[in-house]
Amino acid sequence: METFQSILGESLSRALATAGVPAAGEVVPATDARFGDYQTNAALILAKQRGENPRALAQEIIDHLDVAEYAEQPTIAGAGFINFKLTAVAIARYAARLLQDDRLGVALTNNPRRIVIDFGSPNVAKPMHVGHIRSTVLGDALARIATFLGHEVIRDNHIGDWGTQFGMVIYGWKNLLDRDALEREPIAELVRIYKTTNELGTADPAVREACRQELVRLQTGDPENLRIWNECVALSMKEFEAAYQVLGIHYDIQRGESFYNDRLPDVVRRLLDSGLAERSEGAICVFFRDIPDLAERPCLIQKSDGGFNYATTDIATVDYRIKDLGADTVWIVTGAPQLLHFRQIFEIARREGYTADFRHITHGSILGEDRKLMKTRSGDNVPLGDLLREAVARAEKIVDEKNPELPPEEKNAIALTIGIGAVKYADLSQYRMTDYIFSWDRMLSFQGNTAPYLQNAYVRIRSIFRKLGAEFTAPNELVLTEPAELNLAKRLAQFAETVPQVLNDFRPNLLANYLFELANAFHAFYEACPVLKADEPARGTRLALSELTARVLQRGLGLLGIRVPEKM
RNA sequence: GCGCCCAUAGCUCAGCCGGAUAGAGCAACGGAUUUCUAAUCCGUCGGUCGCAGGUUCGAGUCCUGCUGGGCGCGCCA
Repeated sequence: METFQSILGESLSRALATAGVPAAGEVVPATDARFGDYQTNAALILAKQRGENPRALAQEIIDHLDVAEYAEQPTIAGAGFINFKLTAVAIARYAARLLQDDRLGVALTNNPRRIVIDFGSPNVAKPMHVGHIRSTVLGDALARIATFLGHEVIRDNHIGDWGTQFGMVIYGWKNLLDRDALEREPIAELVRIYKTTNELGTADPAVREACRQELVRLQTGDPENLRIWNECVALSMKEFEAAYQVLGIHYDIQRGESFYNDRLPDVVRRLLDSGLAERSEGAICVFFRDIPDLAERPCLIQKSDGGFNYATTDIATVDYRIKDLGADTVWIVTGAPQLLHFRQIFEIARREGYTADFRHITHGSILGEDRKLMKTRSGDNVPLGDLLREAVARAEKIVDEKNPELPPEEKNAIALTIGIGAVKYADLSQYRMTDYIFSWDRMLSFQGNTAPYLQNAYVRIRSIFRKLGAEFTAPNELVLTEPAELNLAKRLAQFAETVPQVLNDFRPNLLANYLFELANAFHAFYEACPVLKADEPARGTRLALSELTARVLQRGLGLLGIRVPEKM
């Protein structure tokens, strides 16, 4: 389905062509409802280029514009803006078509890509904590949206399952492990032995050396150390899976760092052979002498002791994703601190001749109420499991207050949907680069731009249809008269314009803001326009608008990885 | 020292390619409930868009410099 924006945009292009002026500007949603529904500044741009009077040029464009099927006669305003106001008939016709469209108007991309999305990436032998929320939730939402738009998406969990920390973990395992504790809380025990070993190593060089030896043995394939490592990985994966289960996260593949181990020597050899890498101070580095801000920031791909590091792994990961997985696009969703690293990795890929579209999608941090990185009272990272459990518990308490007569089992399910939805929405409704302050009260409020507010709009609609009793059959024709009806219908039509926009700059918050405005428009409609008590044709029209709103909310929240309850 | 990111209402935040009188929510205040979930809606109050220049018909948005905060910068990942 074409959107009003694209229809008007094409009309504008035709008008410019027939008026004999070059293409310029575009049709965008009006910045203010007072100006109508859509606007273009084409006349302003052309007038500037050609040194002409913008308002006169705008009039000339309008004389060639034919939008009567969709909009009232366009008007000129301000310095030379052309404003479009959709007709009620056109909006009603569009809404009627939306009812027949499973995609709710959202077009498939005409440039489908094969995209590897790397997100989440927790570390083995460490607990998942708040810091993992943003990457996980953001990456998942982008994956859902890209998939819906028709891209081929491969979701990859680049697990941190290799590295120097395993020297300490294995030393701790052999010398400090408490088997009972490992049974009860495996990750906590792994953290304990790691931390204790680290402390011992700080005080005692002999321990440090022993850890180094354990690491070397692991890397050279010692069976005992490999077995311990494998067990750590398995225990951690179990923990990750539990979190993903609660969060509703799915991965297509999980290629941890260790997966690339046997490819690392070739990476270094290849880069040396091609002259991209060179020896420097005992290590092997790639320099970027021709790029001013990277000139003094080489990328180390092999340490002077012969070991490889995460840059080596990430270069091997690029190879794998392009050559083995056949990706033409790679999105890596991690925090902003890794900006320099991925800039280097992408630059190396470019120098090696890769033409794929590499994007490092960064995000800010989650802060506590004190505006510092969110920590527990004792200064540790807040474990993700604890946080998710609290979200559900808080949601359950609210449901209990508002709707005590629901059966307990249903209450639990609703609390899960609301609690997890609130955590995800709090994150996704905000621009990804800004740090945000975590607040239970705000995210679980039913007022404002929150998941519960949106979910409640959906629930109210479901309630209408329960009361309706009979099966709803959409009318062939809608009749929009009330301002609240028109406003809601226009919002519904904008879904198709909003979803693709998210991927321009990886901003799911654009979709979240849209859904908030839709829910707002619905609630206003709900107050102003009785549905079931109305006479035909208003009743059928209002049922249809309600149905569409429910579908857009469900679909839109679904694209953010958030579910909707039937009751709450 | 160099680089990246951020700075918008009392608080939390929108504002993508430069567009019209900078918008929401919360808080505060005032209204609306014989009702399909008031879990909501309507209204009022609230601004030197960090500071100073520049580019132009037009700057929260682009450029330069500064201030403040966060992060990063060869053998951790």
